[in-house]
Amino acid sequence: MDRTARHSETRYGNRPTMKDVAARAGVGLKTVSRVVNSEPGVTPDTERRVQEAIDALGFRRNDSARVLRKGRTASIGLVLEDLADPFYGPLSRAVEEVARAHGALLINGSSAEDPEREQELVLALCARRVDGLIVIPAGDDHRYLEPEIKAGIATVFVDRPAGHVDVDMVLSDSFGGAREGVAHLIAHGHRRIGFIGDQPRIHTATERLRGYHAAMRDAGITVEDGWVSLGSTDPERVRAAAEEMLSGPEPVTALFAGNNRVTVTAVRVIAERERPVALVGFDDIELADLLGITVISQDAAAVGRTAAEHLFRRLDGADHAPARVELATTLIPRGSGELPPA
Amino acid sequence: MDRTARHSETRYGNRPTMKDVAARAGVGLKTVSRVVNSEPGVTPDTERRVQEAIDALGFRRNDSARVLRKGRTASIGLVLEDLADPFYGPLSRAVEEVARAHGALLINGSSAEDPEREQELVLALCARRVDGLIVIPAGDDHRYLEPEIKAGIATVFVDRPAGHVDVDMVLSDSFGGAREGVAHLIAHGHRRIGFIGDQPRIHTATERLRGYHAAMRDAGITVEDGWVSLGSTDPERVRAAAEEMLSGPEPVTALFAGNNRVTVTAVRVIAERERPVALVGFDDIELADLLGITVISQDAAAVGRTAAEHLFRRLDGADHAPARVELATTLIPRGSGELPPA
DNA sequence: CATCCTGTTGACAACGTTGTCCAGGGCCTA
DNA sequence: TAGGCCCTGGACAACGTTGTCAACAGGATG
Repeated sequence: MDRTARHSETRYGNRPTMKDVAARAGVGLKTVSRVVNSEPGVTPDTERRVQEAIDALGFRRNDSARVLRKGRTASIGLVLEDLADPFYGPLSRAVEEVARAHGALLINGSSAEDPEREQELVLALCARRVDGLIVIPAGDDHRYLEPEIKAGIATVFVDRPAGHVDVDMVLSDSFGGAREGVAHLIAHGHRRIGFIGDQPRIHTATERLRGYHAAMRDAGITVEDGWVSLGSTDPERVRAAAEEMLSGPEPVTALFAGNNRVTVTAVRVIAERERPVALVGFDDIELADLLGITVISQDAAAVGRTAAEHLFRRLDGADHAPARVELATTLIPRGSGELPPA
Repeated sequence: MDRTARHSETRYGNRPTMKDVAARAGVGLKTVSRVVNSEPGVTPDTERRVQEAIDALGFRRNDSARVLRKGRTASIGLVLEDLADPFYGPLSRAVEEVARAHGALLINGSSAEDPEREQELVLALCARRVDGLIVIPAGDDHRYLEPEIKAGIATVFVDRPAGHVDVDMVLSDSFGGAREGVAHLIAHGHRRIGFIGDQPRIHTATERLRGYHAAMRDAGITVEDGWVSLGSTDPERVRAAAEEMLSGPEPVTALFAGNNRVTVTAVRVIAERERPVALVGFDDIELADLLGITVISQDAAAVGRTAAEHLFRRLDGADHAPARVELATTLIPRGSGELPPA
C-alpha cells in the first residue's frame, strides 16, 4: 500500500467520490454530477446506471467541495448569549424555521455574555463563509466586523444595538416596556419601587433603567439611593440586592425586575417574605400565569423571525440603507403587579 | 470588464484570497499560508510584511477550502426535537460547551418530531461532512445512517435508542424513573393513578408507561380502562385526557405526567379544580420549586455533556464496541406528589 | 575553496465539486 | 445523401487552501 492510498484512507473514512461513482457506472464525472443535481440532459437509462452506482457505494455529495466551487454555503450563523436561556430557545427556533424555508442550515454559538468570545465566534463563522449572520451582541464595539460586512456577509443585530458599525437591527422597545411596567406599579399606588437589572454594559439593561427613571419622573417621584441595582444576574447577587431593598425602616413596596432571570430570583425572595411585595418583570416566563406574575412580554419568536426575514431579504439582494426595527412589548397583568402597597 | 472578472466579483462579495495577500506582500502563496497558520519557518520581517497585507486587505482564511483539503470540518451536528423546548436548551448548550473545548462548532436543527425531517436534516449534516453527529431521534428506523457511519461519521444517539443500527447511545432511565415516581404516589396512599404520556411511537413514552405498569403491578393494583392516555403533547389533548380522568363517579386521585409539556398542562388543569389532585411529572421544570411540583428529574445538561464527550472520544480514536449509557433519574419531592388521596 | 548543513521560501499538485465547452451520434430536411 | 441541428456525454479548468518537495542563501566545517 503506497502512501497516497493510506493518506486518502484516513480522510472522511474513505468516502466514495463522484469519480468513484463515475468509474463504477462507466460514465464521465460530469454525468454523475448531473444526476446528483437533477440537471437535465441525461438519458433515463444512464441515470439509472448512475443511481445504482450511487446506492451501491453509499455515495453522498461533499458539500464542502460544492461550497468552495459555488461560493454560497447555504448556512447562516447565530450568535447569542446562552442557548439554555428560555428567552433564546424560541428565538433560535424561529430563526431556524426561516432558515429552513430558505434551504439554509443554522450554525449557532453562545457567547456567554463575553465580548471576546462573541468576537471569536463571529469570526469563526465568517471564516466558514456563512452567508449571513445574526448576532445578539455581548460587547459594544463591533468594528472588527467591518471587513466582513464589506466583503458581503449580511448581518443583523438583535436585541441590542451594534457598536460603531452600521447594520440592520431588530430590537425590543426596552425603554417603553420598562416605563409602562413601572407606571403600572405607580398606578396601583406604589411610590417606593426598586429596580434590579443586568450589567450596565448591556444596552437593554440601561434602556430599561432609563424607562424606570422616566416613569418615576413622570409621576414626580424622586428615586432614592438604594432603589436601583445593576449587575450580574447571578442569583446570589440578585437575592442580596432584593433583600437589601426589602429591609430597613423604609423598604420598597414593589420591585421591577430587569429580565427573566432576575424575575425568577425575585419571585423566590418575595415568596419567602411575609409582607406581600408587588412585582413586574421584563420578559415572560413559562408558568408565570400559574404563579400570577405580571410581566412585560416581548415575543422572542417574533424577534427571531423578524431578524431572520430581514437577513434573507438582504441575501436575496435588498440593498437599502441599514434599518432599525423596534418591536413593541406587551404588559400582561396577572396579579403580582396589581398588589397594593403593603 | 470580462466575464471571468464579473463572475468572481459575485462570489463571497469579492473576498481577498491568500493569493491576493501574497501578491501584495511580494511573497509566495505558501508563505502566507504559513503565517496564517502560525507555522514555523518564517522570518519576523517577512511575517510582518504578510501581516500588514492581511490587515490592509481584510483577509480571512476560507475554512471551506481548508476543510476540503484537510478532511476535517471541526464541526458537529446536533439534531433534536425542538430547540424551543426547555429540556433541549440546556442539553444543546452543554453539547456546545464540550464542542467548544474541542475547537468545534455546532450546527443544529430541529426535527419537530417528524421522522422525515429528521432524516433530511441528518443527511444534510452528513453532506456537510460534520465530524460527528448527535441525534435525538424522531423516527424509529435509522438504517439510512449505515453508509454514513461506515464512512466514518461518528454518531451518538441521545434520549431515545436508534432503530436497526448499532451506535453509541446515552439514555435516561425512563422506565426506572417512572416506576419510582408512580411508586411514590402509591406510597402516599394513592391507588387510582392516571398516566398521561407522549405518542407511543416515542421510545421514552412507552418506557415510562412500562414503568407505570410495573409500579402498579408491584403494588398489586389493576390498571383500569381510562387511566392511561398516550398521544400528542398538544395542550388541548392533554387537557381533555386529564379532565376525563378526573371526572366521573370514580376519578383518579393522582396523575403521573409523562414529560414536561404534559406536566405544565396538568398543573393548569389541576389548579382549576377544587378537589386536590396529586401529581408527579417526568422532567424538571423551571419554577417547579415555587409551584411545589414533585418531579422525576433528568439532568439535561449532564445528558448533553455525556453524549458530547462520548462523541469526541470516538473522534479521538476510541473504537470499542458501541456502548449504551443509561443515566439515573432523581425524584424531587416538592409537595404535589405527597398529597394524600382526596 | 569545496562541501555540507540549516533555515527560509516558493512551485506545484491535490482535495471533490461544478461551469464551460467541445465531440460525436442520431435525426430531420433539402 | 449531404448538411444542419439537437441531444447526450465527457475532458478540463477552476474554486482557495495545504502538503510535499526542491531550490536557494548563508554560515560552518573540512
